Amino acid sequence: MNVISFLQQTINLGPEIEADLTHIIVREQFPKNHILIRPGQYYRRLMFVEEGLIREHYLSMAGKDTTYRFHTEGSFVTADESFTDNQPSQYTFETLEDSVICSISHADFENILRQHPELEQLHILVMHQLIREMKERITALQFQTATERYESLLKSQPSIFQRVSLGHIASFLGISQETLSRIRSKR
Amino acid sequence: MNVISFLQQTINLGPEIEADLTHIIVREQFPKNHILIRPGQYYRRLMFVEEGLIREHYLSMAGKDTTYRFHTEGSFVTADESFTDNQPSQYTFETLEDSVICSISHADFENILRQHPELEQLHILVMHQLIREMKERITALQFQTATERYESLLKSQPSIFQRVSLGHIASFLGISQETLSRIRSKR
DNA sequence: CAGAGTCTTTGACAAAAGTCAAAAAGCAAT
DNA sequence: ATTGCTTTTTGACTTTTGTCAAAGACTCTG
Repeated sequence: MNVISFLQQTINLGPEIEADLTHIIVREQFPKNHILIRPGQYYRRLMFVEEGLIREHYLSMAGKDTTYRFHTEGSFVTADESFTDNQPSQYTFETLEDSVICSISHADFENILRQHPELEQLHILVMHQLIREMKERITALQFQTATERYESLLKSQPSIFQRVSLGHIASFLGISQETLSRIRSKR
Repeated sequence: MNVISFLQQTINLGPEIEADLTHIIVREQFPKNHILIRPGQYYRRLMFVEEGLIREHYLSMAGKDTTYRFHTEGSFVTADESFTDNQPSQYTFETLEDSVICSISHADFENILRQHPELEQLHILVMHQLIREMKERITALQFQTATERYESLLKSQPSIFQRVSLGHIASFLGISQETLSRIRSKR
């Protein structure tokens, strides 16, 4: 699924917008296990995962690697600190599979929104979607047990378990790898 | 701090915007422990806490009451499901202190954004701020211990402890009241 | 200020999750 | 198939957190 058809699903882009977008979008291939963005790096591009899977993770001072989240095909991805605040990214972004990523620069993003204000709707829609997901995630982490969170994930994104190692999934769920392994063995 | 001066801090509202806003803003007083929004209710207004404190919380199926978050003076607040998706709210909003709340309807909000597109900037800024906070919160819940989360809160919002009961703070931190009490006694 | 009600702390115990270390399983490349 | 590497599981033990119950402290009201 490419970005433009993805956007078409939501609002009908006129042919000029489509042409303008095609102009500024850069499409790149990356191999599995490629680091896209490292902590400390400035990366002011809005990405869209056309194929593959990105893991966004965080290194604690103790050196522990914690998955903040996975981004699969059809997701928009930014290094928020960089893209919105022009600060260095705190997180690492790496591909876990061969991936195709489309992206546009922050400047082009601002320009196209200025030229086609209808797109603002879409922008806001994406942010609302994000906020909704984050809110669910917060409440899950706040008052569900590890087992409940595991089962939610199994229901909402079963394919993740075929695609990602359990260590990464465990840290995403906020538990240790061993605990996840034990939860899984009990069924 | 009233809404308009609050907004002035960020961008310079022209006098017409200011007049238009003044027109549509409703200012209300609520006593302590007043329920503003109950689960199941449709509430399509954007609120701004001018004075006081709102607690947003969730009732699990087990009947457990978990604080999703606190909204203090100078915060924008909505029942997201209602305001953005026109669905019934899942959360309860209640004042924990006598509060003054300004609000505008969803329709007025849309209209004023259409009439004064400069405001869109501000709208987006508020969402970015929110997303940043939520991301921090998620990582904290994912890989910090209860004690670390307690200490962050103590650092970032020390006044909360003077204003809110420990039971509510405990559920906000994702721990039981007793655990919070024990963390506190060890220092 | 007495008494009801709420909030907070404490104790004893149970359950959940983390840690460390080692074994087992899986995978890829020779 | 064998070797080396990574991932996953298992076991033994520790730490953290939760639960239940009761006691103490605090607050508000009549």
